[in-house]
Amino acid sequence: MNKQALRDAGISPAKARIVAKAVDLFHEKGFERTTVRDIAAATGILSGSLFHHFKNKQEILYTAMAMTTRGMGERAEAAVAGISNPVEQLKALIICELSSIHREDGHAAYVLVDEWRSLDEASRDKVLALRDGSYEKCWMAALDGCDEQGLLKSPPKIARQLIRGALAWTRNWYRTDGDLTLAGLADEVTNSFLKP
Amino acid sequence: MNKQALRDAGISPAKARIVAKAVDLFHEKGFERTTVRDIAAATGILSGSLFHHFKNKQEILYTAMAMTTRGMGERAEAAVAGISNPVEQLKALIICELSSIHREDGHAAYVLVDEWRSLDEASRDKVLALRDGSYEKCWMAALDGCDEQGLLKSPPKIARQLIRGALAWTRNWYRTDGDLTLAGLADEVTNSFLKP
DNA sequence: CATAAAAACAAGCAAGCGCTTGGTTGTCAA
DNA sequence: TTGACAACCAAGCGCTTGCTTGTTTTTATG
Repeated sequence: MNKQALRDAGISPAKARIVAKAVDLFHEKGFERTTVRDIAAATGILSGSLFHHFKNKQEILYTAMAMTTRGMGERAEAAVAGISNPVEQLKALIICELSSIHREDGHAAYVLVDEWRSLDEASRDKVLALRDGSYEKCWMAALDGCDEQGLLKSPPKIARQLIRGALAWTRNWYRTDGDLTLAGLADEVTNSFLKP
Repeated sequence: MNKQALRDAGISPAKARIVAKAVDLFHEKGFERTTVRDIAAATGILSGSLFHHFKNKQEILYTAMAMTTRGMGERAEAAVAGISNPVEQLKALIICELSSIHREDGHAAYVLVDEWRSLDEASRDKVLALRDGSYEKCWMAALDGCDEQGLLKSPPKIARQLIRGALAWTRNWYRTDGDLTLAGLADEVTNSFLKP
């Protein structure tokens, strides 16, 4: 998300700075083990000052997850824009998701997977609605397209979940500085779930 | 793990009872959000009494993860025992892992995936060593066997990680009471990672 | 330069946390 | 019956937590 988009979403530069630091800490130690004093210190302010920007600690997490979700949605839409072949769309989306996890978003995508339990139900629903409205829409369109051409091994919804799991787990083993490139990894995944 | 095996591992019935309740709570709220008072109340004792059985809160988590890892290892070994065809071994292991997640272990397998960060490094290494010694050994044997016959789509190590991710994620969407059976789900996974 | 709003500080409260202590109860072998 | 030990209770200590309050500093605007 660029600066103007952030402003439109009601996120001041100060908020964005705090969230960025918070995300690193959440990734490192988890939401619960990260104290507001940790976040404040990382941002260079005192802990009480955080509550001038956020009404409570959880709102920091919500803001982070909402921002990440928006960003991933925008990038997914950009990735499939202008591609009509659903197989190519799928490939683009796989690379896009891997990039979000291992490159663009730093640790934000990790937090998005790990910290659902720390969000209250209302916030959780808001983030999920955000995700379904753009990111998941792209995925299901591509997968349905592949399925209509008989190229998908599993039903689209099952394929989506299996792929999502395989991709999310890469954060536990894949290293960008190893022998396997991101594109290579994306190929392995694509080949697994599409018919030859 | 049966009662005798538990005793051999130094786990009294009281400990096992506490761990079982703790696992449910860890699954529900996470390790950090679960207090020793919660665990004690669920077991029907006072919080201080927990420390007669465990030297601290983290040891409860470690015991849970070690028990689960041992149990999954035993079941994996039993699942492939007597099977020589590596493809059949792989199928058996996939069903085995799905069963651990969705059936036998209640919520223990969830905790095993989610709460690594709450474990200190020494305990983490112990659990990992336990896992590599039996559970992962079974998996790699089966996958290497498939690969030697040219049946695997990806290199064995990559396949293992992709499969693990796909399976672990099922806990976020798969329901045992839905239309898709565990065996059916296992077939979907098998078909994805093996050549036709 | 004056003024108001935004941002940060300084200090600390109330609640909840993991864990300790010292004593009581229950169990069972000798 | 007695002694020994494990299991548990009752009480609370010391510390950390998220958050509040009242004040001061910084920044932006006319």
